[in-house]
Amino acid sequence: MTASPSLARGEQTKQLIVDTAVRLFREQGYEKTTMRSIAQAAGVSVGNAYYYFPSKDHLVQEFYRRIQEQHSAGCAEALAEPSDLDRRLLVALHAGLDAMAPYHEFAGSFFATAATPGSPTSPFSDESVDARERSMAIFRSVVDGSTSKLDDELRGDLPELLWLCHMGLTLYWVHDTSPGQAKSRMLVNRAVPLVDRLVALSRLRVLRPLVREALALYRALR
Amino acid sequence: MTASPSLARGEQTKQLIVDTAVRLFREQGYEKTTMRSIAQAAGVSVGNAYYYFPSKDHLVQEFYRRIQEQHSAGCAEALAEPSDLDRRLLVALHAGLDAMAPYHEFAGSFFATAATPGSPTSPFSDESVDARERSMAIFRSVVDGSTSKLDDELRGDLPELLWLCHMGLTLYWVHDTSPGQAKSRMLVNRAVPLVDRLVALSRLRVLRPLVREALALYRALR
DNA sequence: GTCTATATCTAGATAGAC
DNA sequence: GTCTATCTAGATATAGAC
Repeated sequence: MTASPSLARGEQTKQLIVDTAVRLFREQGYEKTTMRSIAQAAGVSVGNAYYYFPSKDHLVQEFYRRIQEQHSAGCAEALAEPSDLDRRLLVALHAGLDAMAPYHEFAGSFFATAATPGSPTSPFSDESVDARERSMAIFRSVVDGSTSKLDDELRGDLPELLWLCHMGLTLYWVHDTSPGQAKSRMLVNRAVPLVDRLVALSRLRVLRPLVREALALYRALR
Repeated sequence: MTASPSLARGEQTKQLIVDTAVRLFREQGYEKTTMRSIAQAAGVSVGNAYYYFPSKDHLVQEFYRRIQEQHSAGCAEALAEPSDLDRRLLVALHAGLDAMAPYHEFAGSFFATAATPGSPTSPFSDESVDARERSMAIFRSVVDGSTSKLDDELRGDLPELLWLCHMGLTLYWVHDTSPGQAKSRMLVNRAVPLVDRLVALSRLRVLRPLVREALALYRALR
């Protein structure tokens, strides 16, 4: 039990490998970044890289974690003060796009493995439970700090539903080839008011049973 | 220009490779079925297989095409006669699940490449334009043969929107680990009435502007 | 426990000979 | 059109140094 101020040697190496991998992913994309090149650029052996990371996929997870951190940091300030639901959602979703933007060119190849059900990089996998929790926390904050009137039944599930919207947006963004992903931005700008109005309308008598059934179904399926 | 009754020799080889590949995909899944094993089982060389199919992905596309045919055939009869929209949609979506059911075990790995934006197996790629058209035709038939009252503006886009629902269902199904994919069936059974009611309600005065804006947004984004 | 080096395997993909 | 040989890259195994 040494109270050393710096990280343990193993942890340092691990960090070095991750940093190198993330840098190369960013510079060259997923496929072009081989385990050999990561090891070489980090000045370690291939075996050592595999000693710390069971597969290339596991390195990608670290990549996601950092984007996730960017996302949280990018909207923390704007979400600190209470505001309208639509304002907050707009901020959270745009911050998400901002965090991913530098990687759009390569996002496709990352996404492929992430979308695979069994993959450790899937946002629904056990391995990504931490990243998922942190990501959902953003949308919990979106709802909790909202000054808008909300249906009590909806309120409990809303953070998770908005997180799913964020996942859906990501899915669209990955396939969005418009310059600067302008279409994704437009989707956010125009869909958020729609969601806001829908949430407001959900309290109407005609829509109430429909909303209740939809929520019940959602709970049964997740 | 020979008017030979049988296929040209090249076409025969191509068929042989496809048939073998599809059979092995079905028996062993995507990853376990290597180009080598396909070639060996078909009695040709690896190089020959690559002569006809530029990549393994292109062989997968043929696999999809056959599932798609199953889907169309599986609901053609039930859709021949006019009926209610919800009845038709239910039939079409369950037929889709039926067609995919035998492959659920392996669906994940297929799905990974299909979800990749650049991939030729993506349902949105140029290469799959044929399969996509055939698949959408099912939902066009769902709408066209419907006896339910439909908003005129919605009617034009509805087939495409329902096809997107089918894609969404597929996405859920791939990740559905419940026994016999019971949850996906439940999703269909309970979501279809919801969709039906939503379509009916879309003609209400309070919802009209919302529906119009949603449709306009959809058209701007596709 | 941390790390290297090397050899080897597997599988997608390609080149060039025939 | 077809084959064999070869390349690349992810992944594993092993043996050993510290």
